[in-house]
Amino acid sequence: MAAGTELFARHGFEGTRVEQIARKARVNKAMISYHFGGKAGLYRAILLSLFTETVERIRELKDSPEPADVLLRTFVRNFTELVARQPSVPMMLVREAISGGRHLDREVLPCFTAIFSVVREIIEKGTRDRTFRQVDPLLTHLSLIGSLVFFFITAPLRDRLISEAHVRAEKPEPEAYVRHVQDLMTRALAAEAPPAAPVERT
Amino acid sequence: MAAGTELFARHGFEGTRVEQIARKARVNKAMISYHFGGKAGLYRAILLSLFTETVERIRELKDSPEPADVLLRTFVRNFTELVARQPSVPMMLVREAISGGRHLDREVLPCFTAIFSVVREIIEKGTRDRTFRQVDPLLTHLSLIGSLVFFFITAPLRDRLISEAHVRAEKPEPEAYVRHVQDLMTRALAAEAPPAAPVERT
DNA sequence: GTCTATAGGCTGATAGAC
DNA sequence: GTCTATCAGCCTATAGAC
Repeated sequence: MAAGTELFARHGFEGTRVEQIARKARVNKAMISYHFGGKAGLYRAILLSLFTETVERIRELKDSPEPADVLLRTFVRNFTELVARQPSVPMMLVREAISGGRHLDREVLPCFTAIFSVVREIIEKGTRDRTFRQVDPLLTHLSLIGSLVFFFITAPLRDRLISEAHVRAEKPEPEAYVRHVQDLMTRALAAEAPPAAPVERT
Repeated sequence: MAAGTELFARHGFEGTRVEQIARKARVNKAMISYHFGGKAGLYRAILLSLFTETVERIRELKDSPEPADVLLRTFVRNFTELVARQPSVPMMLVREAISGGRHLDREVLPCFTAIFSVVREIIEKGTRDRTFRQVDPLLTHLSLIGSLVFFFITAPLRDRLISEAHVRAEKPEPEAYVRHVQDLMTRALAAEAPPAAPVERT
């Protein structure tokens, strides 16, 4: 599964050969059919395992009593650490998103809404107690996750552009990006004026 | 080429059949080999055409005398309008990025750096004249483009999630997203204090 | 459970007529 | 330039021995 994860993420479902996976995992080609019911079966198993695990970790934030701005910073850090350890997650996520989720069934689909749900609750908590200004939770979710995901899915290309000297820059570290996005979102969502003079909305 | 663009974007290079493209374009399968030198040739031609055209439009901003914050807002609008009209651009861009630019040669690669170059100049202009706070141009570029691109590449999946009622929300309009990201970035990059008390850096 | 050998299907490319 | 017919290669899945 580890071998398949990496190859599927990198080359996509159709771009990956079963024999390639078998070789990398040092198992026999036929074993994949035997244990997972074929290439598609392995792919589904990987998707399910990857996404449910990710969502589990993200969900830990759900019942935290921390204020919204702290929660948001923690979310950025946790999400980043998660995908930094498993870059295949954002890659497969994006591949599935582009193709409209062709390989996503009733088991995996909820994972996507689950992540949105976590972000939405943080945003709504923040707007409720005036820590954040009024923003659309879905649009904010998209721009936040988009920023984070894009950093990791473009890593392979960035490496190539930098090493081939097309762009003169240093490989940015995930740690630096965490702080960047944390600051970005904190400032972007900060309530307009200090909460001293809130606009009452009975 | 239009047919190929759509199919390659949606299903990837390996996931697309030459016959599929031919049928969609209502031409003969053999014609693709004849005119483009095969499937890979068509793919390259599409990539080149798509990205050079996009970069051309983006570059128009390069020599504008507008202040940085206005430029940034204009960039967000122009970029969004561009990809809203051609959703295949971000999809293929992301596909290539994930796979490390396997199909990108010396002709197309500069397009990627060109876009960064435009954003970087806007950011640097802003930090220079204290319109923006001090931020890393590359990280800012990644979070900005990431936000914009993610919105469009996830459109197919979002449509499915919403129509299958997994998530109760309305399909967000590109226009609304433009304003959202404009506000986000404007606030996120705004100089800390009003430029009255700048930190001199002789 | 594991492996080898093979079948069966599909795909991209092209030879050659028009 | 366009089309039809066909080929050669590759890939997944599986039958069957161990």
